[in-house]
Amino acid sequence: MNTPIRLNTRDSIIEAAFVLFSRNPGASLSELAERAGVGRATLHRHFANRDDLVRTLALIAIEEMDAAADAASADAQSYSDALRQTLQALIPLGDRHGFLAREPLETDSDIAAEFKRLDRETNELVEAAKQEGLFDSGIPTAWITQVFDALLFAAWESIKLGESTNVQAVELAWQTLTLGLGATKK
Amino acid sequence: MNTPIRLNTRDSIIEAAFVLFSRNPGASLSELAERAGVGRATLHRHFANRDDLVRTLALIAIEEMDAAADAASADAQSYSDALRQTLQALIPLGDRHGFLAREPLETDSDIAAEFKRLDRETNELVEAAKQEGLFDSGIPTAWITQVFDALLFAAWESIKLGESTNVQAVELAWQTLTLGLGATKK
DNA sequence: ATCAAATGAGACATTATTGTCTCATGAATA
DNA sequence: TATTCATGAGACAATAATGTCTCATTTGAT
Repeated sequence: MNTPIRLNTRDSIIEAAFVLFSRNPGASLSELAERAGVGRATLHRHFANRDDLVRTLALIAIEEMDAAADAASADAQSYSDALRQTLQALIPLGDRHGFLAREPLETDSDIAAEFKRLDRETNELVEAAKQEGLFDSGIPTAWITQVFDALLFAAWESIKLGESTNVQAVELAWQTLTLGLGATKK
Repeated sequence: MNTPIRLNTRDSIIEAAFVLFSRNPGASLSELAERAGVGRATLHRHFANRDDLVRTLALIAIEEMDAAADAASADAQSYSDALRQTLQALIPLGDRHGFLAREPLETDSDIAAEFKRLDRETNELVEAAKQEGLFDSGIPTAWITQVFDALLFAAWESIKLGESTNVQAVELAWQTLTLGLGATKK
């Protein structure tokens, strides 16, 4: 096999890390190991440094969000529909989103580039949806994208707090987005 | 005088701390001292612990946001107007908002209580504006409040990135909020 | 059942950060 | 001018987190 080390352990660490670090980026590796149900030594066998870990997590998070967005867009009828499917697909990845938002990653140019690419993709999708008439053409695309991101986060929070179900959160976020920035102003 | 220590130094530290910690909650005190243009020893003269500092900052942030919201609401014509004035008043306090959002403060019950109080005030204002017909009565108040917060953050980011002026950001956020959650659906 | 590989526990050294202290300097005040 | 007080610089100890290592145990595959 390519990686001789058991995948389950690695995945447990990664999953626990997203949960923990998305709430507290400064949490210690001991705490992470504990939450992952893994020894601290094992953690270091999989990730040499804290830097290595954080960097890996960032790339995974970006990759997963990217993949989820692509998959969601694949069978969409329009750019507007693709955007909605993307929203729906990204909300469950709130951990990843939160991790990327909270962890200070500016120093890392590789990651910054990947991050920028992901942002650009969202921007392009938003732009395309805008051209379809989903959004008011007078509203800056950058603002729409920011709101998209902000609503993504709000929806995830809402679900986490038990205020709404996944389906409800998607619906609320979508309504807020499209009515708030929609072409048909009252 | 009450505090024999010069206020300028203390304020420099606090201001630098909001800027720094709102971006990176894990930044070292050395870095903070440097940014504040102050010796590390001086920093410890004003704030015994890191905990003391963070706790103080949190209380200041909450107090300032509270005061700004109250002042903004004071001469408003309606609850809806008060909400808009509040939005406008809170955006410049994005540092404080970001600090409170990023710094892990759950452990501190005092601060958690104050934080909750601030949140409840916003909730009440939103609820009142909802009753005035500003928002669709079918949308949960909790969601509206979350969106309000999210847009506050987005507006601050937008200004920070130089994408829009203060006035433009307020306008965009307000439009997004009221049209997105407004009573008159298309 | 055997063997190789991964793991957990824990000791250990290293490092970064924190917090304390002293002393000399500069600024405000009387 | 003399005095008081805040400050900066830096030495220092204490602490917390990190990273490395060893060894016994467990797990999975053959």
